[in-house]
Amino acid sequence: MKLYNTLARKKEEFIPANGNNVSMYVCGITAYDLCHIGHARSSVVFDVLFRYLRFKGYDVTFIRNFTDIDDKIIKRANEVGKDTKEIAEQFIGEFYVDMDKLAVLRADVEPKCTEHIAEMIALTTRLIEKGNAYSTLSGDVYFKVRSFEGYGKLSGRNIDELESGARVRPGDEKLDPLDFALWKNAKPDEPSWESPWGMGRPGWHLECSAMSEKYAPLPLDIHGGGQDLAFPHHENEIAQSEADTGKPFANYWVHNGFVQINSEKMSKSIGNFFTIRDILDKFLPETLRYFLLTMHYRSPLDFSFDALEEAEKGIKRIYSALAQADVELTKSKWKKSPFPEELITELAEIEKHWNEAMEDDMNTAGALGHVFSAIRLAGRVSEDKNLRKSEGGRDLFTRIKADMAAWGTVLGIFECDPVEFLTELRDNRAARAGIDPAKVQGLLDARKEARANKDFEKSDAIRDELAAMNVEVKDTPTGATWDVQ
RNA sequence: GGCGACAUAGCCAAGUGGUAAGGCAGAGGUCUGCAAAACCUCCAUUCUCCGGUUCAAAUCCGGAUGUCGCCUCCA
Repeated sequence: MKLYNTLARKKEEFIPANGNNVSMYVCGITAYDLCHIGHARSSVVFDVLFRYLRFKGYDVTFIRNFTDIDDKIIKRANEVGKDTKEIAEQFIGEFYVDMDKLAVLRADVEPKCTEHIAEMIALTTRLIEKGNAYSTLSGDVYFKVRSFEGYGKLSGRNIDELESGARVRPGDEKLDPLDFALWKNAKPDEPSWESPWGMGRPGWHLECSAMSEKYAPLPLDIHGGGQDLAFPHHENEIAQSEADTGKPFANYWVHNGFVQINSEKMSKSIGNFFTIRDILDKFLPETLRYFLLTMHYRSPLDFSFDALEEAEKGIKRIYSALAQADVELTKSKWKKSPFPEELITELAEIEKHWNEAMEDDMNTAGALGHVFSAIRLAGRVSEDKNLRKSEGGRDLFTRIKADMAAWGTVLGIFECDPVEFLTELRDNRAARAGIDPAKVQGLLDARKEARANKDFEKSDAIRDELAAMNVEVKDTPTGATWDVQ
């Protein structure tokens, strides 16, 4: 497949360094608060990449870390009077609650920063020995940015330009304003660990280098994260790891685009952010996941509840088609009537296009477009009285269902029973619209009786009453069903 | 100020050299007691604008305009 490599600034053919084995490291969350939609996007994007690589037959080692010690966690812990470990554990738990709902798979290795202090100290020691880092009198250790030749290659930054913009804080003991902390000496009331430089704690960038080296042979095949991590976080990781090992750190750098609100970056400092919980109070998790996949992973994605409702219509239509295919397939007798070859060809084309879209830098938006082509094809066959009863029709429905199952496994959607999903979706929408399902059912029963008596005037009056409640009635051969308008 | 991304129909959105996927909304039709769903048909001679390269450009190059991001914690 092709992947856009931030390092090369273009799409490149993805070739793993070790044959069938693929290593993938993605920067996970800092556990100090509930996850927002941006976390959802990043998690879902790399989950699909993980799933797709496995689908293609690679033996993937997926590493996603948790940052469980950091300024923000300390701040939060102080605010609520807990220790940092409690805070981190609490929000790692909340992360799993959200991610399980969104069908984000667990990574193979989910290392925590505080469980790798020894590795980080060892790495820092090596960097000092190699002349890439230095300790200060107060017990900080800094990475000497100018000692690493490739600094800036990932984010396209020039070291001298960075220098001119770098801020110098009072009291800094850095030899150069660009230098960044590997180890911070302990301040009072902060968690700290023993080190050759005294009590202290690791700098943020260090954990990813130390844990990557521990859990995968370098170079990593894929290193991912949100776009904003490219600089300085990933740039610093490269400096640390490459200075240490002399090997390239990662071959393919994959960065997902941001979630925006009204075309503006969603961020805590602006205050325009939604947590995953905010969304799941109103919408099904699969609606959110589907929505996130309707845009290419590198594009900015503008979030709104209106856009989510539109996505909901899309996923509803797909599940409706799956339900219809199930209905068709309940038949026990199939006719040996002729079946047009071009419909088979059309499905084969759709399968090919789906594949091409995913191969081309994981284009889930394009792939979903082809999903609709497949369900429209199924719809056309089920509409034709002869075709839907033929063995050819049966085979086509069966094949489309198999395709949808395979695609669904990769995308992490369409995996529910269609009828159950549609019922769940309807109840979800009803709850959002403030509709009482019991009341609807009562009116539906009354309408059924009126219809049995051929009292269509009353029947239609009830339909109007339901319509006024934003409920639409559908008459089917097996009775009336309802949905939210 | 430095670096970078993006600009496609009413809206959302694929598409990196070969003549504009898909979804939503809208119009007409089939079906239906009436509806709904589903299906069929229609809905961008054109991709922000101006130049250039090419037999051929939404796609490549230059410029303009606009929007956004990174350069500080951030997915």
